[in-house]
Amino acid sequence: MTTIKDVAKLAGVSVATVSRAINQSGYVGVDSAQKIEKAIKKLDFHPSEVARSLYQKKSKLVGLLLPDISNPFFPLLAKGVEDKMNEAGYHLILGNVQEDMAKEQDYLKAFMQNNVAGILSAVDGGTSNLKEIPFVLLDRVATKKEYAVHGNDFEGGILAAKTIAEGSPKEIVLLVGPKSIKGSVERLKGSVSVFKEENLTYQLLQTDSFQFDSAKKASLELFEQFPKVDSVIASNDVHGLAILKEALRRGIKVPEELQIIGYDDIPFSQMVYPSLATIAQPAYEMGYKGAELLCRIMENQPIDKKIIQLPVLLKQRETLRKKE
Amino acid sequence: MTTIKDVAKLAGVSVATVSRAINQSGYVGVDSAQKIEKAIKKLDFHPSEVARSLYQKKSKLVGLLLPDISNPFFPLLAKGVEDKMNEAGYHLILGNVQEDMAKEQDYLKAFMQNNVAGILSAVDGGTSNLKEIPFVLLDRVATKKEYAVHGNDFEGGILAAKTIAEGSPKEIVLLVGPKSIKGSVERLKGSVSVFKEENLTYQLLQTDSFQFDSAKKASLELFEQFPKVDSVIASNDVHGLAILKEALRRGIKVPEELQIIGYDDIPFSQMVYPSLATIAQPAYEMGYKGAELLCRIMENQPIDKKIIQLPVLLKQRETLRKKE
DNA sequence: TTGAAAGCGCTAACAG
DNA sequence: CTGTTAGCGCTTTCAA
Repeated sequence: MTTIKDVAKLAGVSVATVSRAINQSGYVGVDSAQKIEKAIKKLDFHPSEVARSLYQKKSKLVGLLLPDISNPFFPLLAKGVEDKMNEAGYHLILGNVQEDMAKEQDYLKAFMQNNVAGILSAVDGGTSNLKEIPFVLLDRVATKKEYAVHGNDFEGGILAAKTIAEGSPKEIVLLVGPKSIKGSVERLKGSVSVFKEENLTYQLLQTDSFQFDSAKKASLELFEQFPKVDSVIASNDVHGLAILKEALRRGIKVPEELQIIGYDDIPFSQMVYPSLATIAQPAYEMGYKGAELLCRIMENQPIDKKIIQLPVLLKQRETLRKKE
Repeated sequence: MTTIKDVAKLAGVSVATVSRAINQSGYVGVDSAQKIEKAIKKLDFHPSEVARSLYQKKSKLVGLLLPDISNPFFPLLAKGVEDKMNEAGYHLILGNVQEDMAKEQDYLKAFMQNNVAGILSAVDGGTSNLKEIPFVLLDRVATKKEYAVHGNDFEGGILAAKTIAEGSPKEIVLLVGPKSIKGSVERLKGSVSVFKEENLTYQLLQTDSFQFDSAKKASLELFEQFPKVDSVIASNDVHGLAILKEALRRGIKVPEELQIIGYDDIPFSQMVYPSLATIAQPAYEMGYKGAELLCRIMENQPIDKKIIQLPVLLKQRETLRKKE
C-alpha cells in the first residue's frame, strides 16, 4: 500500500502539502502541485479512507437498511439511493434486515463502528440510540421520525378503492399488510373512507408480511375464506401477483370474474398477462430523494421539507374491469 | 463517542489491558476483566472499527459487486453472501454496477480505500490491479480467475435443450445472452450439442443484456422474426417471462402452441400462470458458498476446491409440452 | 499480569 | 506557500 508519505518523498515535499493538494484546502505552490500530481500518478496512490475517517470521525460510507431485498420494490429503492450517494462521493453498507429486530440493531451498531456519515432506513424498528447520525426514513414511516421520504399512502388507499369501486364490485376483499407498519394502516384508512362514502361492504384479510411466503399463503386463504370474492385490493404487488396466478389456476376469469389491484408497481407487474393494475410508488425516486435529503442534512444545508411525500399514481392495467 | 480510553479510566486499568480483554488476546486478570466488562456495559462502548482497521490494514468489510440488482437473481445471491458474511462478522459494501466498466473500477478503488478484507464479484469486467485482496468470482466466470463459484452452464444448456426436445419442437429459437459473458457461451454450446445429436434445427436470437428492457425488446423481436416459433429457450427467466407474456397477449396457447423454458429460477417464475419451466441455479447457495470460500481465503485456511461448480436443476413447470 | 509507548495513514493547527 | 507536530482510537511489542 503506498501512502501519502511515499508521495511526499517522491515529490520532495512534506505530507502536509500533499494533503492540502489532495483536498484542495490551503495554499499549494504551482510547481509543488505539479510534482505532487506526477508522484500520485506514478505511484497510483489512493488516499486511505480509513485513516481519513479516523481523524474526521466520519467516513464516506452510509448505511442502508432494507426489510427484504428479494421484494423487487427495494432493489429499485436501493438503486435510487446508490445513484445519488455515488454522485455525492459516498458508498453504501447494505443491511438486509429480514424483519428481524436483532439484525437491525446489529447493523446499526456496525454502522456506528464504521463511522458512517449517515443512515437511510426502510425499516421501521426501534431506531433507538442513534445519537447524532443523520438519519432518513424511507417508505415506511415510523412513529415520529424527523426526516422521511414516503409515498402518500392514504391517497394510495383512496385511489385503489375508487378504482375497484368503478368495476361494480359485489364482494370486495382488502388485504391488509402488517399493522405495525404505518403505511398499511394509512392505506386501509384511505380505502375504507371510500367504501364508506360509496356504501360498499368489504372484507379484510390480514397478511403477516410483504414477502413471498406470505403472498402464497394469502392467495390460498383468500379463495378459501371468500369463494365469492370478485374484487381484491392487494397489500402489494407481490401479493397481487400471487392472487392473480391462483385465480388463473382456478380458472377464474380475470378481470371479468375477479379484478385485482396491487401496490408498488414493481417491474414484474407489467410482465404478466393480464398485466397487474397497481398503485405506483416511485421507488427509485424515493430512494434518490431520500439520499438527497440525507446529503443536505450531512452538509448542514437548509432543509425546506423534512418530510417529503411523493405522489402515488394509478396504473390502469388489464386486471381491472371497465367502468360500466 | 466513548473510546477505549474512557473504559480504561472507568475500570482503573490501562487501554492495553482493555484491548486485550476485548480481543481475548494475552493475559487479563480476573478482576480486571470484571471491572472492564462492567465499564463497557456502563458506557455502552463499541470499539471503533475504523481505528482497528487502520492498524490492522484490514477492515471487517467486504465488497460485493453485482451487475444488476433489479434482476431478482442477484438479490438472492446477495442474501446468501450477506448471511454467511454476517455469521463471520463481516458487513458488505454494495456495488451495483450497471454493466458499466467505469463504475466497476470506481467501486474497486473504493473497496481498496476502505481496506476491505475481501471482494465478491458477479461482474466479469477487468478486475485489473487487485493486488492481494482475496477475490471470489460469482456466477459469471471470467477468463481465468483463481477462485470462483458458478453454476454448471454447459450442463444447464444441455438440460434445457433436452427438455425442449421432448416437446416435439418444430421450430426452436434459442435466445443467447451477451457473448462477453462466459456462461452464455457455455449454455449455447450445451444446447447446440443436444440439437446436433438429435438432428434438430434451431434459430438464434442474440440479446443485449440480461435486463428488463432487453427482455421486452427480445419478446417483440422474437415473434416478428420467427412467427412460427413453437419452442423457446430463453437466456434467463426475465426473458422467459417477457416472452410468456407476449405470447399470451397474442393469444398463443402456452404450452400447446409455444413451449418456453427459462434460466435461473427466480421467485416470480412460480408466480405466473402458466408457471415458467426453468433451469434452476441455486442463487442463494451460490452466494453463501462464495462467501464461505472467501472466508477461507481470508483466514488462510486450506482450500480444497478453488472453483466450485454448483449443479443446475430442471424445474418442470407448466410452460412445457408433455412428452408424446 | 499489566502499562508505557510507538505507530497505522491522514488532517489541521501553528509556526516559519 | 510549506513543514513540523500532535493527534484520531486502537493494537501490539517490550519492559516491568
